[in-house]
Amino acid sequence: MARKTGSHANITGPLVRQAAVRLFARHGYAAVSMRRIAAEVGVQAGALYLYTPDKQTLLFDLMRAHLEDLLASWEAEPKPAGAFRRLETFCRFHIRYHLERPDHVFIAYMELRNLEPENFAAIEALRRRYERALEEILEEGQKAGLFRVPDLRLATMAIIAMLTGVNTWYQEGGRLSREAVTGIYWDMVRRAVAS
Amino acid sequence: MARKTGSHANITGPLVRQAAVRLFARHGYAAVSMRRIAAEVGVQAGALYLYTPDKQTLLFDLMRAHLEDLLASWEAEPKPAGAFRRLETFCRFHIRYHLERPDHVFIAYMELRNLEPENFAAIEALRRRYERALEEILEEGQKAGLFRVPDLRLATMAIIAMLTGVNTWYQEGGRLSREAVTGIYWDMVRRAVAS
DNA sequence: ACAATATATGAACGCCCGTTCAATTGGTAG
DNA sequence: CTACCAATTGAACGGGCGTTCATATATTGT
Repeated sequence: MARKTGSHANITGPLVRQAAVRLFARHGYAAVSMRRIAAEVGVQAGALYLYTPDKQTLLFDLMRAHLEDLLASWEAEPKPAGAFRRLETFCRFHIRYHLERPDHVFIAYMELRNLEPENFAAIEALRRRYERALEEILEEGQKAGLFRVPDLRLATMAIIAMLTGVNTWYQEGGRLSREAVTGIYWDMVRRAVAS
Repeated sequence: MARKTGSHANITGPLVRQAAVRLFARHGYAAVSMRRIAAEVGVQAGALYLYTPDKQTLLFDLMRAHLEDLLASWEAEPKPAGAFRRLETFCRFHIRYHLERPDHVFIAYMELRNLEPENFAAIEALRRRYERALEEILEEGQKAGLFRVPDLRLATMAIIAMLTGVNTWYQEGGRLSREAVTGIYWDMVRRAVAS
């Protein structure tokens, strides 16, 4: 059969991306075959090439879409005045956004080494833009005398690593709610940078 | 030829592990073939099976050896009195130890999903023992009234994620020396937990 | 010198890989 | 009703995979 539904819109493309995200996150890019992605979607392997030119581009497009969505979501976030409130907004946004997309986050961090050089460079550029957003908040707080940060770049990397780390252990229905975890992490970040 | 040197000791085993560590870290377990490891060592693929029963066990043994060495090294570290000095010792040890073995660290974090369930459980148990070492320091400082940590487990995970994060960006000969980086990170950790 | 043993080869096994493409299917437009 | 076109199949391509094993060679112990 050429179509799975009688409806007008073809939905195979999105299904392919969904399946690829789930499988890449679970087993790794190199360990997942095009045939397995196709099986998950319910088509033959050849059909995937209607939606991506090759496997590498499929991975790259997933990572780029994730990071572009991350940047757009951050830019859409309301920005309160004052470095403390801005930093709090960033911390809460970062944890919330990342906990909502654990598979995408996992791929974006783990599959960098499977990107061809030019794709890698493009992804790294997007990541740097996001890091820069945090760095600017720290810089603002530093200049206002609210923060005492010995090195802007290091503090940026330290905070992002700490916040992203939640993804490695957080489990839905665990001891603490997302809200509780977020509050505790924000408290640690605040004390680490406050002057 | 059956041996590469006329010497008494056979060194192929260690060479296999070295090559596997480098290649697994660079390209990922699933993307590296036994033939490629063998080529790196300078033998045929079949010879690898004199040193490991299979590829999965090779990965597991590398990860277990890394974590056992990490634990042994930490236990061998001199332990000063007082929670602050102990925490400082841990932070400095962690960054130093991890920066010295970037490939092993990378594998131990990235290849967990390629372990069979029982191997995964064994590695996780070792990692928990290491995390527990930090947690005990935080608990001691908490009880002594030196630290104010809202949640011991979260603070443990946050600090380890932050410290390990150095491995993702640190480059030898970069803007800051290891010593400078370590000092700055210790300062952030200290302020995050001090009461 | 010789047997025993450790080390390594190289071919072979069955299997899965990413990708291509002629042929087919089924919905849509005129 | 028919012509068209997007979507999909299924087979095929060359190649690499992990692992095994009979065979060969180099070193060791006597």
